[in-house]
Amino acid sequence: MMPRDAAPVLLWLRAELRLDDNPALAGALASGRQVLPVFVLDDLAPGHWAPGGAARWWLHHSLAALDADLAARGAPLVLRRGEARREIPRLVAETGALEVHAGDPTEPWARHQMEALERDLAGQGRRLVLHRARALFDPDAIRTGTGGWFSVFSPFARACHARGLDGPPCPAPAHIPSPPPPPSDRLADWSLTPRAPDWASGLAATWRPGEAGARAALRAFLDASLAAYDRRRDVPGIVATSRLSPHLAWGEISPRRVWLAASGAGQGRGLTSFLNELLWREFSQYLLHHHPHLPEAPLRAEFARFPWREDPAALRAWQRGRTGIPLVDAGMRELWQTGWMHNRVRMITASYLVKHLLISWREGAAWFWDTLVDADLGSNSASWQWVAGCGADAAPYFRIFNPVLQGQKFDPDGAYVRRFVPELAPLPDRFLHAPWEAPEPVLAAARVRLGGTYPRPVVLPAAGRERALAAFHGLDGIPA
DNA sequence: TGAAATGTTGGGGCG
DNA sequence: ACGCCCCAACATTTC
Repeated sequence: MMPRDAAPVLLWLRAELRLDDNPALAGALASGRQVLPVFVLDDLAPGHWAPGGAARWWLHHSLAALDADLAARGAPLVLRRGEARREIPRLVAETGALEVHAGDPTEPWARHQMEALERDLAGQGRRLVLHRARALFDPDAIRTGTGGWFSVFSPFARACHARGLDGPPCPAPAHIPSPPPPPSDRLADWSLTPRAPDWASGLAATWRPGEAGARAALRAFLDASLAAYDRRRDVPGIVATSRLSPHLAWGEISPRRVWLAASGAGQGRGLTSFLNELLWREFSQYLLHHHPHLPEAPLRAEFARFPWREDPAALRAWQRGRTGIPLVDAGMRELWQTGWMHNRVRMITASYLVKHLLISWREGAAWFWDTLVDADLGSNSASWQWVAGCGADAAPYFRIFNPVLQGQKFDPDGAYVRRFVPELAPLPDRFLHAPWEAPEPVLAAARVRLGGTYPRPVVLPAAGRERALAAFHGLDGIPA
């Protein structure tokens, strides 16, 4: 064991894979000791939400980028795999570290893990120091006038604006003094990227994981899209959203940095609208913080007895983009191919699963969890509950998206559907979003055979709407 | 961050 | 010239 005055501190990086504006890193450096950055892949124990397939692909590349960024500042990145509650104390013992600095956990399972670890470390005379690194605001500090928790977005957002950001960002250090590292796993041995089959080529063509990629995405968004964000963000066929969600989910960029950069670059409706989206992300984290069962149980208790349908064939058709509804299929295929889906289309595909197919939002959440590169437990859970109508500030049961009308409204030239459902591309705009309404000669001219080259609708929009209204009727407003 | 049904109004075709 | 009807356009209500 090394002498106490030379002992280092651990920087335990979890979902804040960045050096810029990282309060955990700043806290570790402020100790005045050498800093050893570590990452623990804790995906072996059952019982928590381990990263899904797409997220693991992202994690691999983000860790590779982080390793290079740390090396440029003279620091290693130590990789370990196993239960964090065992691996962190083990690393503490190996290095003689006095303190462990980490970002504060938002997931309920991670909070329990942290509390146990804090006790364990305290038993060894070591300190666990948590820093808020993922949220803009302390969730315990945003309260209603009567001291309660917000359950409606608008007043929550007002309270956030009123509070304001707390302090300037902390820039990345030029140098990170670090001790000789203990043994590390090799990233390649974790097999986070797919081999056979390699389904990740579409992801690699779409994304640049890592802190530099996050900064580039932010810059590109501010330059090209912020000014007209409020008008263009709902059009899935163009690149008009920030596409920062996976970078934010892994903490490759801090929400504070995004907030400040946008505020400095924009104004008016475009800016207001974008900051609101950041606050929706904040609201989701806030809800998860105050409602730990959000991923499993409906916030509105009466929904616990809703008779969701079991329909494996329909679920699979939805997952694979074979529902026969062009806009729904385009969205689900974008997700499958790129690990991401445009936000408006997320609402439409989710609404189709929950309302038209009457399949539980938890099935949808599980699929998104496995296929999204930006999978985040708070956002995923809160958003699915919102669509299903059982969440906070939720869409009422009778608010049912018509995927044909949504297509005509937000994808009028069919650019989005044609990109992801190419077998329908030759159809004229008029029938692109509802091919079952096209006359036979029009289908023939476009070489579309319904039930052949493209499926007939699993459930037609009008019929699904009627069925959903009947199913949800009486549940609304009636306490369990 | 909805859609559909229903109600209202006003212009224009037409007997 | 007038009343009637149709219907588009918009507003309101309902689910």
